[in-house]
Amino acid sequence: MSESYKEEIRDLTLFANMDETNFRALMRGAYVQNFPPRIDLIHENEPPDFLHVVLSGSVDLFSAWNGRETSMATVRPVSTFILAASVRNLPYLMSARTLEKSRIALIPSQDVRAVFAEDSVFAQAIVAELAQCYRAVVKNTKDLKLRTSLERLANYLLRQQARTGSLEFDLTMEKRRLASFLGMTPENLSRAFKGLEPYGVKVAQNHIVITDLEDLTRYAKPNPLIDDYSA
Amino acid sequence: MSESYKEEIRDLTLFANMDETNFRALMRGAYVQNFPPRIDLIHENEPPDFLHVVLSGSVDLFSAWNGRETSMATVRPVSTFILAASVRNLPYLMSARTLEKSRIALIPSQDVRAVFAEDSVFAQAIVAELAQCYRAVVKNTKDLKLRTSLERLANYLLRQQARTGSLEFDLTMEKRRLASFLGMTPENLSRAFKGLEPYGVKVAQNHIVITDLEDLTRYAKPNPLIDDYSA
DNA sequence: TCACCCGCTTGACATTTATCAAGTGGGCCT
DNA sequence: AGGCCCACTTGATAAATGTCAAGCGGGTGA
Repeated sequence: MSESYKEEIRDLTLFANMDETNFRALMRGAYVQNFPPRIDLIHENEPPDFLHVVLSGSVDLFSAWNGRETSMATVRPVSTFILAASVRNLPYLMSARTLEKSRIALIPSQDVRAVFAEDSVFAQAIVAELAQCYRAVVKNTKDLKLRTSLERLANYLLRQQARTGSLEFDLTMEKRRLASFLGMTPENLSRAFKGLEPYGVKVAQNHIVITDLEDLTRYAKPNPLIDDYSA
Repeated sequence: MSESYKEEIRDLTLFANMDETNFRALMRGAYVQNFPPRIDLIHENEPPDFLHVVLSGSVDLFSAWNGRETSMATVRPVSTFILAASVRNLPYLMSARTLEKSRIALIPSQDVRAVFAEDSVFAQAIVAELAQCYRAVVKNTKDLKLRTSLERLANYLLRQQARTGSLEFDLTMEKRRLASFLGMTPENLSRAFKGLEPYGVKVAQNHIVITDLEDLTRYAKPNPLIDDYSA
């Protein structure tokens, strides 16, 4: 693996403070691969052979049951996914596919577990990461159970607004996948966008303009215990 | 704290293998308290002062937003809750209240974080526990997004069937809270029970009898990646 | 024993969400 | 330029779920 990739990975909080020898041990068995769009990386129920790190592009985590499918999360650079399955050595609960052309680092799970048992700094970083992931999923569950689809969309738009720091932005994913992520059908998402017009949301293709942030906020009632993904 | 409580706590996988000195350090600041039913233990958004251990009774984890409330999970002896908030020192995402008369051990979060930084065996146990919690919430999200309320109830009953190992059992919580846990209204739960009659489910008060396990299973299509809470 | 409380059930109805089918329109290839 | 593909939109309709109000019935306490 090239040194520049190693540095990118090393900069992740998960790996930033661990012992250099151990980090090298992790990198020894790791390799980087380029994938075209819409390629399946892993499938739920498979054993967790590798911890994945998205270096560029983006990856959709999704899950299926009884012919239905739902998008669970999107992973963007630079971050890891399926850490929980890797450290517990339990089958993946979600499948993953590239959304666009993506560069992914693959670190053998066995090495992760071995180093994790040795390096207490790494173990602490894993604790921090897992706790973060856990809290993110809890927030997502609250979003799903406590809000209607219109409210979920409104708060999603407010989060994008906060993330970009701008009242205008482009959606970062296809609308059909946004619909799935928000737990609704594409048809419903279309209508939901219409339903937010009275609150100052203008939609043209993938471009969103929030013309009345106060009004939208009053409707959406965002709450850090649901919408602040950083805490 | 009495030695018998300490032993109960020590037997939890989270504490079972850690260094005895460190365990004693954790127990030094800890204390046990008895609570009557329906008492609020913690409230979401508060700082995580204590890691809680349910020694007897049961505790409901729930969350509220905009006047609505939903039950997120039930904690039964002997297990801990709000570990993620404790180790990250971030505000609780959920509130907790006793369901019945309960005995709870309270371990200062500060001590948990201090010992966790010292004791790598403890850190590893925390990783295992957090990964487990994370996977449980992911499964719950899949249940919510991929299934109808009738399917969720059917699979819930099958899980209870598997847990008790019997075709007859009593519901372990009030129906209204079961409804909230499953993401529906109490009225809807009533109708859902009726809706499962054709598949061999008989309900009298809190007592459930499954008269046709095959038929119910065929309808529910249980899946270990959603319904097996142990993996 | 009786009356009350409270959780549950039931029915009627409203709302939300999904489904199906038919457009619309932008992007892209030839 | 023409035509096709595909995501998205729109409308009509159905299904799922929630709301409101009334009634039932077991348990509790006077």
